[in-house]
Amino acid sequence: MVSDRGYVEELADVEDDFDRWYVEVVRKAEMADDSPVRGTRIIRPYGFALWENIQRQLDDRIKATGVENAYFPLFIPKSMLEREAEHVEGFAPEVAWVTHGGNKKLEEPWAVRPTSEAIICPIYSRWVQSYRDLPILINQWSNVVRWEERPRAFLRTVEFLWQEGHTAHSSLDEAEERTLQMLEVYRDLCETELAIPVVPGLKSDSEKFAGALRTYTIEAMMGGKHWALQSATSHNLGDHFGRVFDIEFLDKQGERHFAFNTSWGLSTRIVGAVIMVHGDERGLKMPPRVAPTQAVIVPIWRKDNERADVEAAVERVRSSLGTDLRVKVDLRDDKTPGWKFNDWELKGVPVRIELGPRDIQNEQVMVVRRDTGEKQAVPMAELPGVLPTLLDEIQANMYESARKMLEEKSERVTDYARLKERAAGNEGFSYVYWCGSEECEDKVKAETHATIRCIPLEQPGESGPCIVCGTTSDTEVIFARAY
RNA sequence: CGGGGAGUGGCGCAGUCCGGUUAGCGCGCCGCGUUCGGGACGCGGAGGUCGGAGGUUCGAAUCCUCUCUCCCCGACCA
Repeated sequence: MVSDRGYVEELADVEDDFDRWYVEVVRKAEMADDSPVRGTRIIRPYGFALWENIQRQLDDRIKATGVENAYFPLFIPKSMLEREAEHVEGFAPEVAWVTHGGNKKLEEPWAVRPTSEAIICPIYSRWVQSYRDLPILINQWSNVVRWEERPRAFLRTVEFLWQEGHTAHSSLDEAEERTLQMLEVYRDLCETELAIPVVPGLKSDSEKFAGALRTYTIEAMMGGKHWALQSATSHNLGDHFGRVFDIEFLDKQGERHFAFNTSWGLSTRIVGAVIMVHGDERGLKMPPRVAPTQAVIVPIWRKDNERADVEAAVERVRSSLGTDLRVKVDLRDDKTPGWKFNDWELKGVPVRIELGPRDIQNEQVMVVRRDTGEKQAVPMAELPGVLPTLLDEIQANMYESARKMLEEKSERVTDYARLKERAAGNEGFSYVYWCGSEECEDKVKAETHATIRCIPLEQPGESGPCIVCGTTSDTEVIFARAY
């Protein structure tokens, strides 16, 4: 029912109980549903439509850098997965195994891919003999399985969807360049399309990808508890995988070298980020550029004779908007307008267009923004011009709000007690100097549950005492709790 | 994997301690009518065997044993 607030009451309070709010909004907005299989979730059409829009934007950007799509198998023979020692060790606890085919026990078990380096690299080995065969630039859209405890829709599920790019290069410098290039692609995607500001940075050794030389990440700040979410990663694998999977080539001088690899991925987890960064007490708030529905038209009428006029006007308005915008008309006659308003707000549709008898009289529509709640009358004839601009404004405003949150909930901390206080109080990102030792990193983690999210690429260019041991360091890191 | 909580129509819950009529309630759903500018209302109706298995008993949602699942808090993670 509706309370004094004037909107859905059945949603947990976004400030008081953010985790519960998340679970509820995911379900009520029909983003995802529970599944009968432990740890997995069903992505419903509305949630999948968002993913598809993100996918399209990212796919275009990836291809624009010269990468092609391909597809490698879901299964990896045990011996292959085990070739790279650090890699296996890192993933061992979360690998699902196929031990039987039909009624027959397999001679060698197959791993269900937790990521595909171990199946892709051996193939690259076959394709590469000469420096002329490099670079190899391939991406695949796939599902992977990681046997996680504690599933949360989109954020952490046993099976999830993602893209994983895998490249091979003739030099470490070129691999590093590609690693950073893809990190930039992710940053641009998040900030431009999803209105999510991120902090690009390097992972500490303890947080990096199993088997990587270096892992870069973009970290975003979620709403509610201001925890961090690792939103995409890009790894420079050095020649570790080239060596163990024997990706060898002859250079111009006829000398033998191992190839240098990169891999980089962004998953359906990002959908969780969109939900948590932008959502509010009324529900979701979709960034216009990727919103499954950018505007919804709600007809309003009382009597049947009004209905015919209104629905005709609605159709005129809808067709005047063309096909470039994703516009939906809500013709349901078993729901009242008020019910629909709440429903579309819960689903986060950026713009609502109300059209009733009074509007027809005035040759106008009422236009309501989801981000600010602002309502204005717009002459019907002007709507096709106004709407795209309005969507751009909403996109910009949503980015700006998220940026403000990131700024306001980030603090440079020099006092260890303050760091603890901030972690305990869900106060966001703490920027601190760190000496680089794992002991100091672990101590903070053990005492505050905050981890090093990244070493931001943008450094202050000064030095200061390590937050734990006091050793002078010029490395600043972000400590925060993370999903 | 450790600690805590919970499984009862689609959803949210009551009933369980102290076994005993046809297992209730709100929302939702179906039909009809009145409604419709911020989650409308009336009347009529459908739908559960109480997570699962076993046991105790004349009788089990309720007691006992085993088991599965989900949620929250910790250890590990895109």
